[in-house]
Amino acid sequence: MAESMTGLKRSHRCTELSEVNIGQEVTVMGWVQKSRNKGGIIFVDLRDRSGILQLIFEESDCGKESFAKAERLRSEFVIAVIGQVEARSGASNPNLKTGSIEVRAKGLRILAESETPPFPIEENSKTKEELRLKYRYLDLRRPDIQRNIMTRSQAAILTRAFLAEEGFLEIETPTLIKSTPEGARDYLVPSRVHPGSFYALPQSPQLFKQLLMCSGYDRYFQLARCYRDEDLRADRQPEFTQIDMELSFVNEEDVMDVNERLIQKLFKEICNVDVALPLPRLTWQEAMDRFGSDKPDMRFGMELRDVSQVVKDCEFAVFKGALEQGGAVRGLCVEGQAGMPRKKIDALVEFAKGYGAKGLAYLAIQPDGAYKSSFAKFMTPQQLSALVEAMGGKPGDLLLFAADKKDLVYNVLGALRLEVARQLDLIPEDSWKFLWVTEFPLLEYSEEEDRYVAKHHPFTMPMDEDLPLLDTNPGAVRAKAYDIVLNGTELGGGSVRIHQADIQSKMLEILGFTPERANEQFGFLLEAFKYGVPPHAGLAYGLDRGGVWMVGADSIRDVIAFPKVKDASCLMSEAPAPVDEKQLEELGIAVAEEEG
RNA sequence: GGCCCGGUGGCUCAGCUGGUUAGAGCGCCGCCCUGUCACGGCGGAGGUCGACGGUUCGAACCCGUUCCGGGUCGCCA
Repeated sequence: MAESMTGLKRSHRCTELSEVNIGQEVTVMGWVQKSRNKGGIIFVDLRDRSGILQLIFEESDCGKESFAKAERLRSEFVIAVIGQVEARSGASNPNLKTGSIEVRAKGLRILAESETPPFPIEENSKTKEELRLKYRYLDLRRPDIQRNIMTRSQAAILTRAFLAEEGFLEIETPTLIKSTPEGARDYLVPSRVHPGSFYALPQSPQLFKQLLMCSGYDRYFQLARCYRDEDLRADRQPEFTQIDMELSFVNEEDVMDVNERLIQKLFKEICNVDVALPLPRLTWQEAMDRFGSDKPDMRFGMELRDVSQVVKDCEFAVFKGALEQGGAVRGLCVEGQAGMPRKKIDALVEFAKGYGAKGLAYLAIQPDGAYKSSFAKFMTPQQLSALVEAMGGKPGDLLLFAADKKDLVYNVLGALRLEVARQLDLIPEDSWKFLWVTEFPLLEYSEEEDRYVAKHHPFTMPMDEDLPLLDTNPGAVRAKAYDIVLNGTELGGGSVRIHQADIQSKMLEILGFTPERANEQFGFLLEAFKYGVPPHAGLAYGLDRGGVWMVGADSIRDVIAFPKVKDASCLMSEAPAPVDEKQLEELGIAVAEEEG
């Protein structure tokens, strides 16, 4: 039978008590982690979000009634105890923060009973994700998840304090907005008042924050929930939180400056990691050339080398063919792995194929200097040694090569570099390699749509020196865009925005917008820009992704209180779910019969 | 949409090449125990092996389909 807490007031959380409090009468409340009944004496581990406190029940202290109640306590019962803090007369427990004290109960109330939970509420759960998510409210009681959620809260609070100090205003933007077909799929929300019309949930507050700049709120930020209807990953949820900001009268240097100081503060205060400023920078081109990735993991070396020039005259059809079609040949030098078994190499080839490679060429430099290679017979000894030299290969090393279209080669070797490093355990655990990647391409050619699409978004400013190329070679134009990267994860990204009407029109034209369509989709923004738009720039972080690094989690689900599973459903609430006919009718929506 | 991994008492797992009645640890229930903290002792309950179909004298195990979860490619301006 549940009792009320009338007349009781919690005086401390469990681990707020220490030897300082010995002798005091306190009132503690929480969940029963564990009860150890020794017969005439009962020990109870009481848990709350702060940790564990041992309670001790003896009939001579707490009376017959409370002792009888204490005998009934089971895991996850919610109790309130009035008692006295005392030093332990038995052995202390060094594993507990409160291990040298205990509370001798004078009175006990059972505030709520509990069924036996479906899985143990304990740290380092081995329970299947599926079950944890179905009972997420229980999973959230586990100490490690509670720490994650509390750390995330700390990050949010610190961010607000820092940005407020820097003169930013926190302003909310709508989450029922107009759909824009560019970019990720939108989640749509039907309008009852306008049958056949839909709102979209924002993929980001992009247009609204730019309008706030037009309106003169020269530094804005928001912890903004964003929505993308795309397939999930270990680091991707359909709804996620951005630390979103925009600044007026600034250039990219200003944005990077305030943000690297924010990063420095967060990682110092939360993880006690010292981030040296300024953060290193790589241009996008250099990042791709050296690491095959626009979010390079710089905790280890094994950089890519371009050997296109070295092999251009060889007779190896794979290399030759790739180069003749304007592609590239690049390689990785895996130190000390010349003896890698054929089976393992084959597995790497399969891995590369997963990224679209047709294969991998390899060359092992035996300890005696001899070559063992899949393609040696197509090359002269001079060509081979030139290749080995270009790769920086030493006896004992394994060289891996990909030859294909340039983008594909980057992609394959970028992924392969990470995979090999993981397999060989080359990635140091306690390393924090932040960097900015700058000078992204403005545009990207979409084969599927047969046109240029914006790599960042259509409002990104081209680099000044590349402006003339907009007419002649749009694909070569670089943008005033920057991403912030940590250990191979894109934490955030942003850009200087276009605030000149002529450049914006040109951009929209290149992206294939007719003036009518541009007007239909972003008319309000273009219109606003006619009335005095300040130069502005911004950036947005994935708070969830940053949180993963701060708490050392494996998955983004471990830093989100109520995450969704791979098919974007919620195992606990069972969203999404069908709705009744009446709701559909009101919205003017007919649902197609399922096929089959 | 493709590929890979997994699903066996409440939890975590074992279960060989298909062969009697499917096991273990933890948890749970009962009794005992006044210094435990991975408490201990004694006793006990609990499983349509994700589902459906097939092969077989015989299926947790083999085959097919399907459901659920995870990872990943595509996708994510």
